Amino acid sequence: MRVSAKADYAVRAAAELAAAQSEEAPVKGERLAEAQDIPLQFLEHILLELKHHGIVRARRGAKGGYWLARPADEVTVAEIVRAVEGPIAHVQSTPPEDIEYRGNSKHLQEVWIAVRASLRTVLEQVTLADLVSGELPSVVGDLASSKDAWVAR
Amino acid sequence: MRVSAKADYAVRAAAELAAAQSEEAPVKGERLAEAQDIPLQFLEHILLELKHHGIVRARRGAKGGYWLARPADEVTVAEIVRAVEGPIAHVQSTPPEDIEYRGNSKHLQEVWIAVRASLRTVLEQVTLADLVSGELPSVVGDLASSKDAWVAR
DNA sequence: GCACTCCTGACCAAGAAGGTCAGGAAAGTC
DNA sequence: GACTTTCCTGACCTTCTTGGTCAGGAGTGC
Repeated sequence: MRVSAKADYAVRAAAELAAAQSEEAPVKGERLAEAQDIPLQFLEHILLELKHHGIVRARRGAKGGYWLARPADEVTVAEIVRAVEGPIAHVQSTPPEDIEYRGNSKHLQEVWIAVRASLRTVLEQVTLADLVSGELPSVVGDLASSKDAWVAR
Repeated sequence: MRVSAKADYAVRAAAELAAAQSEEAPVKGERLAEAQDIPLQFLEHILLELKHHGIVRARRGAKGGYWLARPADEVTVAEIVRAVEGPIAHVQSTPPEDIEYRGNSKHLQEVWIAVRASLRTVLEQVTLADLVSGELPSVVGDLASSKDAWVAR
């Protein structure tokens, strides 16, 4: 139940790309790496994965760089996380709807399904445009603005 | 963002203990392992961790076994997951409230906080008693009963 | 032709995941 | 007191993941 460095890096780099979208020119990997303090070579691998998933595009050579394949308000955080981490909320590497529980844990499946659903309501709501502007969807903003949400447990 | 075998096993074993709570006698590890089809020796390690976290108790020898340290309706799934997996929704192994984001990813922190909060609303609501009876709290039941929640993505 | 930048695969160290094995230490029974 | 039962503990093991680095190849623009 943790978020990997890779996913964190990927979203941060994508946020930079979203903010640069108005510039109408590709952004170099190096600039992304510096802006977000991410190891360059590792970041390039991540950007490649995002490219393979059709989230970013790239051009090589002088004046080359990366840019978002779609407008920033059409790319969700969920997409990016899935691109680099794979499916969200799998249990023992299999999707919760495929697991068969027996005996007294029969209803555990519904719990894991609910877990996945709740993750989706957050991750699929927030777009890169929301992230950059800071105007998060109300569902997400409400969750994050509760005092209780900020305390460790 | 996945659930480990260990966490899944731990909750399932705890559910069996919850169901056996009325019996007023300890349950052998072997019986738990068989009921939920979990490798016995691995399960014993897990039960030991649960014991160290004060969730179960145990007695050795003939007539020995495991039982819940508290009533089943006072033990949440969140507690069990934390006992075996550690803190929920950490990013790069640090709690989201401690991370400093810069540039265009400044608001990513709120997103991860919201992710954690949404996980908590599910995992901290469901008790072992709910799990065994199948009567999940309405918030959780609603999430799990949506058709959409059951499709892969 | 040359500089620039992405693209790709190989590699690597450390740690986690998912177990197994062997023995020790209580608790109950005869 | 011996014996069985069951938990307790640490050591070990294999495979995969995480979080990178390195070296070179391949487009692109001037």
